[in-house]
Amino acid sequence: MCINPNKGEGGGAQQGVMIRNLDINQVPSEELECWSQGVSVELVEEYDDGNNNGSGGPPRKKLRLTKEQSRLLEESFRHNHTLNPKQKEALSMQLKLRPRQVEVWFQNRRARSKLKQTEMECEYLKRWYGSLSEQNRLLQKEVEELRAMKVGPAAVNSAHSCEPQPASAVSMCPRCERVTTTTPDKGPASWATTTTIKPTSVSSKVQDIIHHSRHPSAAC
DNA sequence: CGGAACGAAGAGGTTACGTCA
DNA sequence: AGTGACGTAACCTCTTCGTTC
Repeated sequence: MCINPNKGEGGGAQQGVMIRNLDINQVPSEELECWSQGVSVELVEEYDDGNNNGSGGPPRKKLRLTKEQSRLLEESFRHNHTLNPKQKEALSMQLKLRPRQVEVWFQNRRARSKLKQTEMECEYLKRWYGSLSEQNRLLQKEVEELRAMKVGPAAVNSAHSCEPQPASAVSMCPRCERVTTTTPDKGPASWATTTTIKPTSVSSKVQDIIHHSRHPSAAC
């Protein structure tokens, strides 16, 4: 009986029990050809490799990649996050795994990578939020102080330079993270050098989020 | 022993591409 | 040549469930 290991195995793990009675860690060479043609074989009897559950029942069905297999897969992943069919076939031969298993491993690995990246971005955004909150708090404080002083036309001190500047003239480039000052009569000034937070390992996606959160109508 | 975490694998959806009428 | 329907492969996301700690 041969079962297509690719799509349509069907029924999830419940129905897959019969299929996964195999220890897919070990692929006898004579079966490789069968698997590569999209078929499997009845191997239940052959896979009592000491990995039993000790209850006298069927052997463990869950594949556990060996350290060497994992190492090679990781190494391959470092070079390329996706495999072309030739690479997949070669790797599966080298690892004595089915191409489908190599494919699934890469899929899961990509998903884990993405998850990790997303978590990093989440952390970054949290810190960003904290930083902005603190800046906001300081600015509110300055506004309160200036209001208390009643100094006439609105002017704020830069949080970084302490030099009074017209309140409406302070802005920040979301891309390069630099503060710019403009005056109504002189037009836009060149980007100043005051830097607050400089993203290092965040994706452009996150930077875009930050960008648009600060400049909803920005087109730069 | 129960539960959380991890990871292999299945299911279903999306997209890109080739083929054919 | 352009186009829509169809099949297929590759990939992604979500989920399940065996295993380990």
